[in-house]
Amino acid sequence: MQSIEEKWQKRWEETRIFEADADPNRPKIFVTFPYPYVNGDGHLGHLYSQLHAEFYARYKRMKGFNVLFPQGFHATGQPIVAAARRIREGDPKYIRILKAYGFSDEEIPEFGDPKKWIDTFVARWKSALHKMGFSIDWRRSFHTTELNPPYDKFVRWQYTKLREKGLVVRGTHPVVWCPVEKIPVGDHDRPDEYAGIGPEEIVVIKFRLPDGTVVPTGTYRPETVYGVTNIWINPEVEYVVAEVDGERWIISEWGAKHLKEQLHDVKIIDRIKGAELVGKTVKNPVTGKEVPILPASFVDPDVATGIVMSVPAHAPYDWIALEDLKKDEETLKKYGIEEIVKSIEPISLIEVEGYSEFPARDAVEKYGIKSQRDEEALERATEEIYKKEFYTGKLKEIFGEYAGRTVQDVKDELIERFKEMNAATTMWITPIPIEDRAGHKCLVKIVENQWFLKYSDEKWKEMAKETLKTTEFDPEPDARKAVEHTIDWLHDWACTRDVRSSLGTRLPWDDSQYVESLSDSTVYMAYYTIAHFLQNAEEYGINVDALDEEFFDYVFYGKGDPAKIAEKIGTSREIVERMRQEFEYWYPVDLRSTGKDLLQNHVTFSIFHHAALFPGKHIRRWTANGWVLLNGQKMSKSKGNFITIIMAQERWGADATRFAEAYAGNVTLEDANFDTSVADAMVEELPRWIEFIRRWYGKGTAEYRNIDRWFESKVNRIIREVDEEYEKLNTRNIVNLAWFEFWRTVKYYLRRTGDNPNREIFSKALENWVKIMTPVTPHTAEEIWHEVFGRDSFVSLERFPEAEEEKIDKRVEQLEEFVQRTVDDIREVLRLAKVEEPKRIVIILGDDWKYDAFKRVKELLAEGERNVGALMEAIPPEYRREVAKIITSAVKNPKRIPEIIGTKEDEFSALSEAKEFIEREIGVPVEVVKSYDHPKARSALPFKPAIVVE
RNA sequence: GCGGGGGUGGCCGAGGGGUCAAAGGCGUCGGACUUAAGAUCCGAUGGGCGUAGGCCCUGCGCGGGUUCGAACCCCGCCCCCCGCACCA
Repeated sequence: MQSIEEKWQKRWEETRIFEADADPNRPKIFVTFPYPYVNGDGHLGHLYSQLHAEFYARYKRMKGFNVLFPQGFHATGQPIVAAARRIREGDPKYIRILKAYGFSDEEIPEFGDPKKWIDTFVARWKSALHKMGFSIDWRRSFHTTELNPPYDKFVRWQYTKLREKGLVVRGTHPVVWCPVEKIPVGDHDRPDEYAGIGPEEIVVIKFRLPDGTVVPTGTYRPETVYGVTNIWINPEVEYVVAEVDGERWIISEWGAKHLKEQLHDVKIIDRIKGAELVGKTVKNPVTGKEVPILPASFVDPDVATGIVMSVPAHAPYDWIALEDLKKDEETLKKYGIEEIVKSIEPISLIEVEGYSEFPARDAVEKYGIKSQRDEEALERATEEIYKKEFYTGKLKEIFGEYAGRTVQDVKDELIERFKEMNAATTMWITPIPIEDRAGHKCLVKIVENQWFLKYSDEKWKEMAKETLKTTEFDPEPDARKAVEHTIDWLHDWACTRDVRSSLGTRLPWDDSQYVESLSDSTVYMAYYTIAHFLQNAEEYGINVDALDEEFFDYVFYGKGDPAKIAEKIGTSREIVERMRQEFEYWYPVDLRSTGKDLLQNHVTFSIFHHAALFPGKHIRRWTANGWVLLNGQKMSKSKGNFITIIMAQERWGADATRFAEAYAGNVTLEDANFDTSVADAMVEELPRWIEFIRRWYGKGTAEYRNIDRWFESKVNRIIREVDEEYEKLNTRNIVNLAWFEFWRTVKYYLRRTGDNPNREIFSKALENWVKIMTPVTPHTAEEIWHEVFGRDSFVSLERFPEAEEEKIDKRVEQLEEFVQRTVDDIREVLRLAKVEEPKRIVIILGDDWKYDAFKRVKELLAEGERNVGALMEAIPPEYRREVAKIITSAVKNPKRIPEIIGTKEDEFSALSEAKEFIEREIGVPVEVVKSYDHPKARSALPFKPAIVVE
């Protein structure tokens, strides 16, 4: 099979049948899949979404459309740069990854260069997709970042335009920062255990010593300032005395450094040991209450200000620290604080269902916490209390005007108010101390040369929403709801990154910043329309350096003089005009297939950017899908159940893999399931399919029978339905119909005709069968098309069959169902009748009056009649008793009566024609009669003949 | 907590008021074919009853409700997955 696949891939490539150019005389379809990030191979999950685009492209091509399906690759961002650096540093983990890909020891050092990653994995992706039989126009392929100058120019143009429209604005932004290297520290620049930890904003409450010196305490829970009984300081730590924005503060040294990086004016003037402050009193700036400073070992000088406030009623840490201290006579004596400590009473602030007035105590007991060193349990307890109190707790009277509300509700208001009172400020920290990979301690810096996409802009939001009205989503409405919600909720997005830690396109007006990776991927589908010219610039004499705003303005907006532009960039006016035509013709995208995870970011961004840059040309249809499970399990490298596209191709070949992916699910946001047993089975089934068709193509009789009409009806029905499913991209339904249902129909037809199909009808059906399977299994289809049918054309370019509506005949199908049902009934009767050796079976049709009577009953039921008496009117009086039961049950469930009541004649001829078939099936001679002298004969009904075994 | 999706038979999955003991696939069992195995074809596959094609019970996460009738509609609850951002 693999060699057959290779053969067709080569033929498609040589004949360039998937290369598409603008052709104003033909309707077009433009299909895309998000460009994948090239730091590794694609897997079954990528392939699943990608195949939606591929199936659609192939289907539409067979529907007569001029179809463009291009594919680019994404290299913007940090992971590749970070991986390259790790290879340079000899990181064994990264070397292992590359070894697992099969790269040699000699080649691995080359991966120290990010470009090597890009080149290698772009090539691997392309090869994988090629081997999967994708109908991609590879001339238009490209990768991102300034390593690809023409694309780089395109992104710069895009940002120039956005800035002109006021949609890119300057702002500040907190980042995790290495103060030694003076560089932001992203996930990829840290040891793995620190990945995913970002800056968090905390509130600093400004307690004050009698002389006004600020003793700042950091907290996530500023609302609990009402319940502070004391503040904690670490007696062993040396703090600094600093002038902060004109006030005198005592703070940990690390805290002071943070503030300095966060746009505060900080001057260190002195140092002071924590112990010196123990026993002193500070004033709560919110309540005005005086509280003592007490010693606690759990206070970490590297977190926030290095001083915390104590709310024992609601914070497990504080509760246990106070307990510890009360028992610690030595310390109490040392600082002379026995009296103070023993008099401390927790203050209850928040009422929480299921907890006492001191939830912290409850949690400490529940988790069995013995001392402030039980850190793990304390963390869990804290989290539990925090969540409960935050979402469900009610503030008590002590909160005055805020009483009765929830923390969630009032938190922001409180913070604002505390700030206005100069009782608090805010500060950014990392929740735990972080180091970069060089071992430098990181802090949070607020960077000022940061640029934002102004997604908060109301007008922009409106424009984005407006385009939704003419955008389709699959699945509807789930995907649409997700996007709508995101548009409402999205605020400004930091869209640039420091060039020292990333890869991308530089902002046209700020060389130090790259456009961030999600932000350079919003309208690039437009680039595909001209990519074959720009990516092969020499061929067209295009000088890439000269591609400027004017050029792109012409291509995308039709502004300017093509002749002048042509001269400037070194090519002909014709080429420049052709680029404009390509864009005009292809844009917008008709279908974009994506993963559900991108709905809340990439998809929404793209909608925003299209609204701003290409008004009226937004993407017409988005289709989103869930993850792909592997045999019901999440795929993961560590579990060892991870299948890349390349691995799948090697194991099953393209068509079997494509089939199993199609079978994995329909269009929904639920997870799909790739079943390896389906792929395994298809490896056997596809060659068998070829042989089956070879055996039957052109065989059969010229006779035209009722059963041939049935077959035509079924086949055309399948074609009609599969056509709809292709349009909807319900791939599982496609395969269910075009494969399983078709097989069943074909097999039954052969059995029914005693292996004597109608030649013309059957052969035509086989051709159509191959066609409707072509998008899913194109290689096998081409093979049959050429080698079995002897055609010269590509089936990939053949017209998708049109269902012949006039041949779809429900009545004919129902009569065949009648035959099947009769066979089933005979089987059942034979099983139960216990006749030793049945000699013959007599099938007796119902009396004539029953057909008319049932028809009348059916009509009345359809009109809504539910009165048994009224229905009985339709039955001749002498028979009423006989059918009373069935009428009663029909009233309860009208569908008990067959959908169509045919004529006795139809039923008679259907059974008569099927006589031989029935005999073959049950192995007993059969007689079909219109009436018979036997007690059973009376039980015959329309659609249900009486059966007598003799 | 918020937003989105979901919980159906041994497994994967359709179905979104009556034709539903629930399509289709996989698996399992029985039969045909075969020297045999495999493949293929046919049949069965919740439980019980039935010398007549049928009947009864249980059943679509849990508990209520609406309805002549609920897997499907409504209310409450439990559980699972994804996102909650500057990361691709």
